[in-house]
Amino acid sequence: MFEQLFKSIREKVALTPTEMELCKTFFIPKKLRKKQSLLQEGDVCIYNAFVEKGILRSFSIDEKGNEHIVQFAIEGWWITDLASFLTNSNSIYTIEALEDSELLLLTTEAREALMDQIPMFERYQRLLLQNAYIANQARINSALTETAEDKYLNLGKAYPGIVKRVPQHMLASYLGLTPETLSRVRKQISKK
Amino acid sequence: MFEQLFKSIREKVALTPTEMELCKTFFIPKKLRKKQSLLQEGDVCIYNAFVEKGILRSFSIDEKGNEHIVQFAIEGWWITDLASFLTNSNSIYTIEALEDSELLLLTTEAREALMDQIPMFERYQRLLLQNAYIANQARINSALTETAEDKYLNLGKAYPGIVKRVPQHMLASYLGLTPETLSRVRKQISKK
DNA sequence: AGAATTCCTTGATGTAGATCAATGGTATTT
DNA sequence: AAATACCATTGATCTACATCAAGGAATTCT
Repeated sequence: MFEQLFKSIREKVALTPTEMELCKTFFIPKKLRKKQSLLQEGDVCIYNAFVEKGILRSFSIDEKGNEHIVQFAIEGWWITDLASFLTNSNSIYTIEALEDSELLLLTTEAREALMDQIPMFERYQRLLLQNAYIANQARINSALTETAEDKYLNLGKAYPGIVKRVPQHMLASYLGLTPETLSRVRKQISKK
Repeated sequence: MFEQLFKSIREKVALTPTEMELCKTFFIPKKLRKKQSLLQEGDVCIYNAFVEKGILRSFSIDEKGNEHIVQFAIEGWWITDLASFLTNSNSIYTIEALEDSELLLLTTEAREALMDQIPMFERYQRLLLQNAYIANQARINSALTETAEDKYLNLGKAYPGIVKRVPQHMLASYLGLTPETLSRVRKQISKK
């Protein structure tokens, strides 16, 4: 149940066995079937979710009803709407399982308590945020500078695990393209 | 010299007077004239910079020679290329002053030492990263969902201080638009 | 196994925003 | 105060990608 989580923590910081046991008590295990959601647009996001197994996406919906994927999360990743989670504001995102998934959930209070009681957990969270910040920065630069083809190719290089597991039209949505455009882009690439 | 920095810290965490004195010793003050740069594309970003006074931008340059602004930073903000700073890799960004500016610089070592010696400084850094993460997430969603007009209007709402101080073609660059398009967008808006 | 979704592809056409080019204005520099 | 960058605007044209529409394959449901 906690394999992926402790693997993730161990990669960044060292916890004592006692701390690890304490840590466990703060998480709420939760299973989600495919297409079930952890957060509905309009609700407050009360959980920070760690993915033990499966894959999730968060997305917003524009006026025309089109979905725009803001994030994917596979095993070993965290997902939440941080803005809503931290300020108790209503979220504009929906978070949904793309496969049957197993999560470990942290409420705001549990997260704060964990960081107060285990300083190394706060460091772990900071290191996660640093990585997320870098990834988002790269994505912004990609959106500003790259063509559709480059975006797709670079996505494959950066996240092959996601490209393999997710339907193509969702990759298109993540990249800010229509499914038709991505289909044509792939055709172009295969010609080379 | 440290007014803005301690204001920023005080907004997030409480430091003792001793800690504040200790803190000061880790920073390197640096003045930059307009158009001077803190980081050149291709170099390693060895500083995390806090802006006491002035305004900076970080940008990348594409194959066609066009600049794409990834971040602005005014008084009270931090700026660096975190990926390069943390991994000592060569940066693809340039960081440059848009006005005469006064900075407080932290090397990687100084930053780590500060976080080790003052746990509340690590918390401060985490809280900064949380805010930056939320801001980047919002920007990604904006790039995926909004029209040119909405992007400009929302930029004005979110960062009026920046819109007032920065030449229009740089706002266009930040939004992923050409200067011509932004000019036309503004004309459209003014008609209403 | 058949029905119903879901997904990908291809073609025809439309459009938001880019590109190219020229002009006048406003700071900065000397 | 002239010279020189820098900057915003406008017009004409172009293009990458979107939209609309339809068909076929694959997956999931009953």
